[in-house]
Amino acid sequence: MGRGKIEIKKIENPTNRQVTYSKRRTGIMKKAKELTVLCDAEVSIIMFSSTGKFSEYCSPSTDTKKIFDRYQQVSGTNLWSAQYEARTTFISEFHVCICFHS
Amino acid sequence: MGRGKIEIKKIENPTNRQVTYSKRRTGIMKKAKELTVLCDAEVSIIMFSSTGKFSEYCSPSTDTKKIFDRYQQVSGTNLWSAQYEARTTFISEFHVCICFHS
DNA sequence: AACTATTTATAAGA
DNA sequence: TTCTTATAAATAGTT
Repeated sequence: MGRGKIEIKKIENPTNRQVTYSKRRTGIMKKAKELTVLCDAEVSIIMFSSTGKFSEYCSPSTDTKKIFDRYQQVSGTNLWSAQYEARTTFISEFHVCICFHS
Repeated sequence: MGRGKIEIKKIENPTNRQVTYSKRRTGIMKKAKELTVLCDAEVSIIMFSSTGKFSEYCSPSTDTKKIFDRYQQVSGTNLWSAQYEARTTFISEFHVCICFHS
C-alpha cells in the first residue's frame, strides 16, 4: 500500500528497512489487537528486527508463558523436553542422579 | 476495511466471528511473511481461535524453539524454570531422586 | 468460496 | 523524524 507498489524482497538500504520495519510492526500489532477483541482469540507475537530490536504482543487475557504451554500441548513440540535434555546433560557432569520408581 | 466500518468489539454471532477470524488470520500471517522478507526480521506468531483452533507462523530462517530461547534472553522471563518446577512436582509424586554433588 | 464497495495500511514525499 | 496523501491492500457485507 502506498504511493507505489513494492516487491516483497529484502530492503537493502538499512534506513529504509528500519523505517518500513517500524511502520509495519505497528500495523501487525494493531491487527493482532483487533483480532483478539473481535474474535475472542489468544494471540502471541514475538519479533526481532534485523538489528536485534525485540517487540512483543500478547492478548490481555493470557500471557506469553501460558501461550507457550498451550502451544506445546497442541503442536506436538515439547519445548520443555529439549530444555530438559540440555539440563540433564549439564547435571550429569556434576551429579549422580538415582531415581527409584514407585 | 470493507463495505462498512466496524466497531472493534467481540463479534457475538459465532458464525460471523469464525469467518472474520479466518479472514484476518490469513491477513496477519501474510503481513508477518512480508515483514520477515522486507526487513530481514524474525517473527513468531501463535494464535488460538475462540474455539481452540491453533495456528502458527515462524520465519523460515529460525524455528519457534529458537525464538522462545531468544525471547527468554531479552525479556527477563524464564519460561523453562516454570516448566521445570511443574515437572519437579510431578516427578516427586512418583520417584525418589537422590543427587550427589561432585 | 467469490465478489466489490469501502475502509485501512502504508510508500513515497514534505 | 514526524506528518501528509496518493495509492495499494485488506476486508465487511453480499451473493
